[in-house]
Formats: sequence, structure tokens, C-alpha cells
Amino acid sequence: MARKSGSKGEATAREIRQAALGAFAREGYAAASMRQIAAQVGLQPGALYNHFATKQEILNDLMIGHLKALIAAWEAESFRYRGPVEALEGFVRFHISYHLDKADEVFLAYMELRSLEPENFRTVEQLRHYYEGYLRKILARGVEEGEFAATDIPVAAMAIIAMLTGLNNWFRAGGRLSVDEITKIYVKMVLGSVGVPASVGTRVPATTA
Amino acid sequence: MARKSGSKGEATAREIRQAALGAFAREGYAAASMRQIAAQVGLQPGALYNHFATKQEILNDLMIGHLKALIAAWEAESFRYRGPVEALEGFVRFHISYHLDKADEVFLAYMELRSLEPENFRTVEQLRHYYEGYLRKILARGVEEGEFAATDIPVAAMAIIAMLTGLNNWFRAGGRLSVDEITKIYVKMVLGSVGVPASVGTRVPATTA
Amino acid sequence: MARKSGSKGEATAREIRQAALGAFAREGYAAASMRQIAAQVGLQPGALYNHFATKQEILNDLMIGHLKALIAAWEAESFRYRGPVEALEGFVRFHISYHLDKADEVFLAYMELRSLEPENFRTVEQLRHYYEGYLRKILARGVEEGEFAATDIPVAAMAIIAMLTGLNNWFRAGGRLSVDEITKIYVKMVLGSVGVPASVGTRVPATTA
Amino acid sequence: MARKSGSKGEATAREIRQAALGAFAREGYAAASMRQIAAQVGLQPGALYNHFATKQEILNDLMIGHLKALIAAWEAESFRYRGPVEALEGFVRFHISYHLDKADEVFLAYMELRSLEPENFRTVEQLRHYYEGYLRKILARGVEEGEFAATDIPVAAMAIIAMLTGLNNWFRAGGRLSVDEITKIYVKMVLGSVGVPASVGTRVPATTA
DNA sequence: TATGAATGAGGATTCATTCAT
DNA sequence: CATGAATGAATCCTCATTCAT
Repeated sequence: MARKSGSKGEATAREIRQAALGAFAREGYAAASMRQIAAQVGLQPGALYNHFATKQEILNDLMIGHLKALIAAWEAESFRYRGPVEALEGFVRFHISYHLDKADEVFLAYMELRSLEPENFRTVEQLRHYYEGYLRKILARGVEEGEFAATDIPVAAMAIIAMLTGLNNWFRAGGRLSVDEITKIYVKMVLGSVGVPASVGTRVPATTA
Repeated sequence: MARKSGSKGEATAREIRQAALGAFAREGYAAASMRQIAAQVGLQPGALYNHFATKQEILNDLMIGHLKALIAAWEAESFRYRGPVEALEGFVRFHISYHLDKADEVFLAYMELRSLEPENFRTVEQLRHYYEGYLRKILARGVEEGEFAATDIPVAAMAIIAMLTGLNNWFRAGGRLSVDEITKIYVKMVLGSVGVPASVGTRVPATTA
Repeated sequence: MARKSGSKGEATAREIRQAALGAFAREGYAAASMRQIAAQVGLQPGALYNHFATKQEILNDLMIGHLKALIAAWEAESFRYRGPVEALEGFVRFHISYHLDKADEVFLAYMELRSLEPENFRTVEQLRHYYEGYLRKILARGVEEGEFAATDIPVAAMAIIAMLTGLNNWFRAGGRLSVDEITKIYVKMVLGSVGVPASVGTRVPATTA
Repeated sequence: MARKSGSKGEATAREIRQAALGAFAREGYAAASMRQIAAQVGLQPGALYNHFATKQEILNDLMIGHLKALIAAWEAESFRYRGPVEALEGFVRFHISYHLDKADEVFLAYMELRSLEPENFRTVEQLRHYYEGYLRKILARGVEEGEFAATDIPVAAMAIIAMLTGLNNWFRAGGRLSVDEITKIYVKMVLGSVGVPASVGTRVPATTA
């Protein structure tokens, strides 16, 4: 017990993760340098290696951390929704809110997949698939219960995810429309895309994420 | 015109563009090297500079070329569609077909926006906005004519574009579904998202792109 | 003596010396790292500095320790031999046996002379010269007493030492010949090299080193 | 023919080899840096890589070059010697002369074997073995023809080579004895070591190497 | 147009060593 | 005594670009 456990080290690791997240999101994994990350944290480059073995490990850490947090957040919230329509609306609201909140993480998770070494890539893909599985389950139940138009579930799920996540590419806070207004539009579009008439849209409690 | 068009120079420039497209798409602009591009073409690195002033110029060339070709392709085809529903379906079919065809160009155009120098970035953004304008026009006319549900046009356009382009991220030829089958699903979902009941979907002539 | 001899500290220092010996011999002084040595001992790098002030000090320690032990070993044995021929044969047997036994130390002592700082280098050279002096004395007596052919003593000594020590470079236990067989050959060659006919070779008691 | 073949490049490569030889011999392969070599040649470090792909390649080049030159030199000279005694004396004179002449190369070839990557190591070992084969042949013939005492040829060859090469470790020009005087002593010792009485030593023409 | 060679800057990583705890 | 974290310098090597030929 030569040192209070995790006293300084974990705090520094967190700062490094934060700095790396910003640098990777802004400039890309390849273009961002360890020197730059170190400078931002106020360290010499070599000191980073007391916390992460390689640059790749930082990236992997960020990606996996993000996806696990995303999954956990949805799992903490999903139980609230009952019927498929309500659940789908809830998912849309959750996804938009969470993704706008964690814009850098989301950007990274989509843009730097190719920078992951193969093994890390596979893990990340599995986590992403796992998250998308929740949407597939909602869609499947909706089709089963006759609330959604019959369709190909995996394709519909990918289409919806892409539509929602795309919001991150153009939304800027303080723009013409608020997040709430935009969310309403997306809810209506997503429901419409699976055949739910506009009139059916319910009001679900706002997400907490 | 110091040199006959079709001379050796232009052929080499084309080969360079092709090699760069592959390298940038595969590894990213920052991670791909001029040496690597040169090697692929069978040249020494220095020789690239007889055709492009900088690495950035190649990227810019590829992006602008892609967007101009995309716009031209839609302009060549768009006159065929009459009503808003038909036009929207036509747009969906065109966008999917063209984007799956030019997967590398599309990937680049989305992933490497941040690698563009500011001025080039603005130009590319303008071209992209111009292309998206065609979709906005279709949506506006559909709302006006009462065929589409009232909605916020710019938001709806972005949502639809994101949904369609997202297909590039997961579609793999030879998978469970053919392009045609997937396209049908996307058409239905897009129409649904703007409030067109499934029964209204028309059959439009297949795109040529 | 702030701490009982045989305490934890001296045991650790011994382990460090052992690990460093292996690492320096295997990879060379410059290429071996303090981190690597620490890891082998099961310590953090910083802990090495509780036992040795610098990397150089470890090297110096190993070299001087080796040479002092070598000299002590010969001194403990040399009194057994009477005439020059017997003494020379004894020296050959001792040198070969001791050097094969301490292969890593010997290798280090020859290969890393250049890695020693000047003052340490001088000390090591003096010890080595001191050891070689025993051979010179044997040769001188042999020439004096007419048993060896007249020759230049220092040159002959260096030539013999090189011949014997060279064995370390190629001998592998379990090879075609045993140490004993090889030693016999070397004895005959060394005696021959100073003009002692093969028939004169005596049998001396086996060395204990 | 954009450039006179080999005009500048080969000259620079030669300078790099020369600088690397000095640096590796003086400080060791691991301790010598590419920066240092570049500085000595008057280049930026990166320019070295136009001539050698890696630091290892320089080392390999030097080692193989040295051994091939050594072999070629002996092959150019060996035909001059007739009987085994004359040939052995010729070999001794050649080996000493050549090795003192190329002290850095020799030092490198013995000291940095461990720095060679496995494949390069094997090649170097084969060349060295090939050179030593000439000595083995001389010894074998001598034993066959009854000029040398019966002995184990490979062991005797290694012992002689070590004795001769060891001279490089202590000989300093301008010392107490000239190369010629020392060579005479070594000739006598080597012949004696294989049982040739001192009286038989012949005078062979001085080596040219 | 292309080559071969060079520059100058910067890449990730490793190192011996220090020191508060 | 040992740890964990840091420093500052250095490591090999790669890069976009330039330019004489």
C-alpha cells in the first residue's frame, strides 16, 4: 500500500481519455498524435505510457467504454415502455438524446472503426450489434402484434438507426429548431416508416439519459 | 492546352486518382501516404507532383468530382418523374443505386470532410447542399400538393438522406437480400416516413445510374 | 552496517545481479533495459535504484566480481602444480573449466569492455592483466628452466589465453566431444605451442573449479 | 536514364557503410544511432533510408561484405602454398595480416553476431564456417600426410582461429613489437600446436593482403 | 514526365532515472 | 524497500514535398 489506490493514476487516465477523445474526434485517429494528447493533459509524451500501452489501446478503450455505457443506459430505461409503439418512440427519443449528448464518442465510434485492430474491431462490432438488437426486438414485437407493417426486421432496424444517428452530423445546438422539436419530427418519421399512422403517436415520458 | 487531351499525363492522373481513392477509403486520408499511392501506380513519389500539387489537391479533386458527377447523374434522370410520390420513389432508387455503385467515393465524401482545408470544405458542403436541395424540392412539392404529411422539410430531407446513405455502411453484395429487395423496403419506409400509406407506392421505371 | 547481512536487501541485489547478467549477456549492455531486469526480478524499475546507483554500476559490479572470483579460484588451486609443464597444463585445465562454467560472466567480460566508463575500464583491465600475469609467470619459469622454447612471453600468454577462451564461443554441452576430450586436445596444443613435445604431457589432477 | 547510374547513390551508400562501421565498432550496434551515422555523413537521418531499408540491413551488409571479401582474399592467395606446413604458415600470415588490416570489420563480425536477426545470423555463420573450412582442409591434409600430429581437426581449427583472431584484441601499432615479429611468434606457436617442431618452419613469401 | 536523393519535421515508443508516497 | 507516476531525452523510422538531372 505504497500509494492510495487509484488516487492519482485513474484521474490522469481519465484526463488522457478525455483529451484523446477530443483529438481523435476532431482530427481523426491517424492524424492525432500522442504528443498532442500529452500536451493537452500537461504531460510529457512518455508519461502516457504509464496509463495506456499504445495509442490503439486508448482508441479501443474509448470505443468499448462508449458502447458499454450506451447499452447500459438503454437497459436502465427500456423497462419503462409497454407496447411496441411506445417502446419504439422511447427508443427514438433515447437514441437521439444520448447520441447528441455524447457527440464525440458517437462520431469516433462510427468514423474510426477502420482504425481498430482486427480483434478490437470484432468486439466493437459485437457490442454495436447487441445494442441494435434492442431495436430489432421492438420491431419484431410490433410486427407480431400487428402494430407495425410487415417488413424485414434487420433492414428496417439499420435504416432507422442510420436515420437517427445521422442527426449527429448536422444538428447544431442553438439552430433553427430545438432538440425537442427535431425529436418530435424524427419520432413521427420513424413511426411512419414502419407503417404507424401519424394519429397513433403517443406521448412517452421524456428520456432521462 | 499544351498537350493533347488523352495524352499520357491525363491517363496517369486518372490512375493516381484511382489509387488515391482506394488508399484514402481503405486507410483514411491521414494514414494513406503519397508513397503508397505512387507505388500502386508504379511511380516514384516525386512523380505524383507532376499531376497534383499536393496530397490535399487529390482529395479535393476526388470529392468535388464525385459530387459533381452525382449531381449530374440525378439531373440526367430526375426529369422522368412526375408527381411527388413518384419523384420521391425515383430519388430513393437513384440514391441507393448510385451510392452503392460508388461506395469508395461515398465513403470518402463522408469520412474525410474534416481532412479538407477550409475553402475546399466549403465548396464540398455547397455541392452536397445543392444535391440535397433536389430532395427538399420534392418534399416541398409533396407537402404543398397534400401528398406528404406536413413536416419540416430540411429536417425530413436530412433524415431521409441519412437513412439511405447508411445503407452503404452495412450492405454487402451477395448477402441475404438483393439490392432490389432492399431498395423496395427503403422505398416503403421513406414514403411511410413522410406519411404516404403503403398502398400508394407506385412502380417507377428502374434507375439507369 | 545498517542492516543485518543476509537481509532482504542483499538477496534482492543478488537477484538483480543475476537477472542483469543474463540480460547483458543475451542482448548486450546497451540493448538490455533496466525495465527488463526489474521485470525479471519481479520489481518496478525504480526499485532497482535502491540497490544500484546506475545501470553502469551493475555492469561494473558484475565484471569486477567475476574477475576477482576468477583470480581467487586460480590462487586457491595454483599451489598444487610443481614444474612449469605441470603448471601450464594445470592452468589450461583450470581456465577451460572455469570459463565454461561461467559462460555468461566470461562473455560479458569480453563483450562489454567498451560499455564500461573509463575508470571502471581501467580497473577491469588491471584485474585481467593480473590474472594473465599468472600465465606469464608459468611461461617465464618454463623458458628459464629450459622446458619451453624461447619465445616472447607476453605474446605467448595472450595467444594462449585467446585460444583457450575462444572455446567458449563454440563449445556446446552435449556436442560431439566432451569437455574432457576437448580439454586434452587443448592441453596438447598449448604445450606444443610452447615447444613441449607431445610425449612429455603429464597427467595432472583434475581441477576443482 | 534520368540520372547517371550509380553516380551519387552508390558513393553515399559507401560513406554510410563506412560511418556505420566506425560507429558500430566503437559503440556497439545497439548503442550507435542512425542520427549519429547520418551526422557523420552529413545527411539528415531520414536520408539514410534511401540507401538502406533499416539499421539492421546496414549491419548485415557490413558483416556479409566483410566475410565475402575475406574469403575472396584467401582464395586469391591460397593457391601459392604447396605442402601443408607451408599452407598453414601461409594461412597464419594471411589471417593475421588481413585481420589487423580490417580491425573494425573483424571486431564487428565477432561482437555483433547477436545483433543479427536470425536469418542474417545463419548466413553469416555459414560464411564464417566456409572460411574456417580452408583451415580445416589444411589441417586434414597435414595429418594425412603425416606432417601434423594426429588430432581432432575441427577443434584444432577453432583453437587456432581463436588464437590468431585474439591478436586483434591487444595488438596496437607502434607497440613493443612489429606485426612481423609478432607474426613470426604466432607462426611458430601454431605450428608447434599441431606438432611441427620449431626447426621445420619454412619461410613463405609475405602475404599481399 | 519521371527518377533518385535529399530535407525537415514529426510519428509512436522506449529509456535511465527521479521522487513523493 | 518498493510503488506508481513522471521527466526529458533519445530511439528508429516515415512523411509530404522539393529539385537537379
